[in-house]
Amino acid sequence: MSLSDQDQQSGPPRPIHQIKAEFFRVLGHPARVRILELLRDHESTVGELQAALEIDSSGTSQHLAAMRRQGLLESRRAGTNVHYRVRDPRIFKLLEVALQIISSHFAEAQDVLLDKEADTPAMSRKARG
Amino acid sequence: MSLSDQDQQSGPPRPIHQIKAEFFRVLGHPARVRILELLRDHESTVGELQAALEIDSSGTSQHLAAMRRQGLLESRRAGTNVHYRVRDPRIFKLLEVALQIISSHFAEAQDVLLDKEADTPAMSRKARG
DNA sequence: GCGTAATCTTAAAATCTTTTAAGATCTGCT
DNA sequence: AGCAGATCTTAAAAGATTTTAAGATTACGC
Repeated sequence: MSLSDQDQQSGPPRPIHQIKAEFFRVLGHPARVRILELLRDHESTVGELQAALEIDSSGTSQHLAAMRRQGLLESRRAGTNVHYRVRDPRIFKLLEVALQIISSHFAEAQDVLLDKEADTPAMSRKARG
Repeated sequence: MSLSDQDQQSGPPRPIHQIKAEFFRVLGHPARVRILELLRDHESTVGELQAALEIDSSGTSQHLAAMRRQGLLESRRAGTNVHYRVRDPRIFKLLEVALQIISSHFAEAQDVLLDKEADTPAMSRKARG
């Protein structure tokens, strides 16, 4: 290993947008979002996650590995089990903001659908201030 | 095409984790992250984005369409150009939190590389040379 | 050491996304 | 109407990710 690389492993210097994209991409799978939520307030073993997700050992391991590579998770071995936990709780803030954005988009979409029928000229379902 | 731009088709009820995953997945491409940042404080036309990104018309349109489908962007036509803008500024908060997480992960990784003995987490990055 | 449970790795097949290239549309102009 | 510029759509090829299935490791108790 070389001395002063700024990356984890010496590789081609990736542009910042690609690093961000890779970060988001690792969140782009339902099982992985689910794993993060299962790890919200305590660590869990692979077996526990596997049971909750209802996917097999291989799949679970691969999702966990992807998130560990990305720096989202870390693991600790205790006997024959491995416990995973999230590394940075700010990831939950991220999930929360995402949910807010998604929810309000849903709400707006619903307004559009409901407005088609409403005929009171000034307001629809959601009274504005 | 039918009525207006994007409606929520009544399809199979997708589980929430999948909706979240799809949301993150649309952020999982460098060009799309880049587009969002280009749209941070003003809208832009497709042509402007295309020039900044150095990708062709087709690619640009497709990325824009993906983000519009996801509800991230909206568009307005002015003559022969189409202007895009972000729909919900909270998306920038998301990008910001992501960057914080990524940065501190980088900082930690560097700590591990640079020092094994000193462990003041706040000052380690440029403390020794 | 051997057997067993837990986790990880690998490789091929299946699936999904991105790129590339060509053409279609839509708008304003003359 | 016909033309030109801007944007959008589509389809096929290339590339990446996910799933599936099988085998490899690792740690523990006997």
